[in-house]
Amino acid sequence: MSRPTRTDVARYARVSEATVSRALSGRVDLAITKDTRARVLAAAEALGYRPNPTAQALAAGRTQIIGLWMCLDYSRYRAQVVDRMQRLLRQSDYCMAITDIEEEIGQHHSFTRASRVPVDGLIAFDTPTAGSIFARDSRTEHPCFVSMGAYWDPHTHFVGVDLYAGAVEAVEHLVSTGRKRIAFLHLAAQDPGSAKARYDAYCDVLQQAGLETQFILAPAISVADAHRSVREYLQARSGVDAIFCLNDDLALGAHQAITALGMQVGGEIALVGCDGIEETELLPCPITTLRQPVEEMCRLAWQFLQTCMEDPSGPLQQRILKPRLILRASSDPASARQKGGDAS
Amino acid sequence: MSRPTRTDVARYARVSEATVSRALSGRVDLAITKDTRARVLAAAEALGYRPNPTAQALAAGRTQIIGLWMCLDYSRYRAQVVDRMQRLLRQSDYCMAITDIEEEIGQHHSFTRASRVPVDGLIAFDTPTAGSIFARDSRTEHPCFVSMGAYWDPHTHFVGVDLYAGAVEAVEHLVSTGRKRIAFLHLAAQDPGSAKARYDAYCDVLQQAGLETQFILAPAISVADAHRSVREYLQARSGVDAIFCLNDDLALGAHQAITALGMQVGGEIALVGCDGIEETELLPCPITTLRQPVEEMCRLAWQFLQTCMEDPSGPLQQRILKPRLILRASSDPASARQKGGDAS
DNA sequence: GCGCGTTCTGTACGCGCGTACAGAACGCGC
DNA sequence: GCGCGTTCTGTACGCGCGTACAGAACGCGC
Repeated sequence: MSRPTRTDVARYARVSEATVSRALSGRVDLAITKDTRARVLAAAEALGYRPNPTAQALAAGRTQIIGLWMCLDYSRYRAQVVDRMQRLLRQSDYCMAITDIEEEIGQHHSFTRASRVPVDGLIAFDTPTAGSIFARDSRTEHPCFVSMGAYWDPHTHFVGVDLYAGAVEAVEHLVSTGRKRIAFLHLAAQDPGSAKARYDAYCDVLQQAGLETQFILAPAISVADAHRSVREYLQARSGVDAIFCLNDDLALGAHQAITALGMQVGGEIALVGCDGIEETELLPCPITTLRQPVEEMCRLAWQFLQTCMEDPSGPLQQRILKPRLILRASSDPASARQKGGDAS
Repeated sequence: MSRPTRTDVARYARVSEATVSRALSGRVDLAITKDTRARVLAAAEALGYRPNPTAQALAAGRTQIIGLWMCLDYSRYRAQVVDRMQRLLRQSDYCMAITDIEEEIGQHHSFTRASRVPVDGLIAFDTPTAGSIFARDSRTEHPCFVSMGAYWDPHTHFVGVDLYAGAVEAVEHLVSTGRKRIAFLHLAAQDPGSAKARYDAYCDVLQQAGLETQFILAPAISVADAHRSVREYLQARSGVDAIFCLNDDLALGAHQAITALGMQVGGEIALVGCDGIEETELLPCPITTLRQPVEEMCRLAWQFLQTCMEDPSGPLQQRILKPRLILRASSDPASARQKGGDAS
């Protein structure tokens, strides 16, 4: 009454178990007569047989599963990465298992204990602690590991984005268009890792330009939180003529707040976001943003991981990509003059 | 140079392999002297040994992994479910592997082929096709399966939400507060499954009340899309005094559009969303919404799955929960009179 | 010291597969 | 019909673990 195994199929088809494996392997280089193969396939079909992936993995020494470790939260940017990564892996006949990992690592204080899913390799995306914990545990942790996104670690394979350079370009753009009182909209708590580079860039550029810094703090990453924080800030003091936002979700909230206060985005107040999610383009006044190189980041991470799986003792692979500043009407006078201007 | 196995630990600690397994099992009911256990633990530590989860799974006949199949998209509601489910599973010493599944099923036309991750059980959340495909393949598919969310199938264990009843209550609320020209904001394409119940409820209640239906179509689920669609719709025609939204993301966009047009949410135009995401509460004018019973849905789904794993031939378990209408200032005069009124 | 129950440890096997290797079957030319 | 190369199939084992069962070691009372 239990699930049929190779033994059952072999008996039913009157062949050996090895022949069953050969017939079902899908490999064309294995010699097998048409008739035998057909008999095995018919038997498997009749019995409802499916190979046991666990046994296959143990025998073959690999699972064809790649783990994707990330935080699953409310962000279109992350959804883009999941989708892109999944397509890449499928093309190579791998399957992807996502684990919402940060809290797990915190609970278990160890890398592989955080997830029992047997993987051939791991990609961690935007996880502050995974990289350093893997580096610490690497002697006893077997799977190949590539870190991707915002949190650089010197000891792991890594595909990152130069958030600092991107942010410098974005803030310099605001300065170059004549903005003098540029506020930085970021988070009251958490996420110091990815925020740090953008924070530093903001401070450095403003100091360079002889301008004063000012900060608007949102309690969490959400359109609504950003809306409220920006509205209250702008109501309390006047003179802000630009807002640089930690990410696009916050920028959307800022856009909403500015509009609600009867001001014009790109007019009284310029606005720049980060990450390049689609929504920034669809507003009546499209928002200038730093687009993340999602496509290339995923492609490189998978390439690094494949290289590592072929030769785990190979050299350290690291690559830093640059985000691309997409000028739009929310900050760029030239874009604003064109209808719905978008320089992408 | 390869990963150490139980054999290496046994040799190092000068005990048998069975003793190694016993010492590392963590089970207190197995007899083992303190000294032996300490020697094994020391050996494992020295060699950096970790049990191979694939081999453990094959020997024990279970993986302690539960698969969560869902669409990963831009929705706080889904993130809530992931988080809640993960906590529940961890409490029972299970590990969760998420697969972004819809497209996979479409590609492979079969249930287990869609994912190689060896699971003891599967929970599908808001996946239109997973349930019916599992029902079709159930003869040959072994893992226990529970479907959860919007897409009911008569043949699988299921925890659902009565979207129709909830939506009826929401629309009747609008009618009862005197709204006469109630529009339904939904999607131009896709997602007929979850939208259908709310669409039906809207039409039925309006017909019952002798009111005319009217529809605003957003191209996709996003705040920005909803903003644009609602703005254009309201600019083109006047007289709309309420909008019932397919979900809260669309409601946020509608809120934004109404405000941008200089009208007052809860005043000229009442607004009701669906799902109960946090953002709806944080706006200057909080939005009435149908809160999904996330907590109870996850708890029941896990309970059903555990029952099924204990006895796969047990009776069909199905349960329909009701969403809860949270009255707020966007539609409810009583809430509006209280400061930031929220009946939750 | 001996007997007996209890606690501990080792031997042996099974989980379901992939695959190396050996040998059987086949085809072909003479 | 025979020899030889090629194609096909079966035997046998290993992957790394959990655990049943047997037997060894131990402790205790007499």
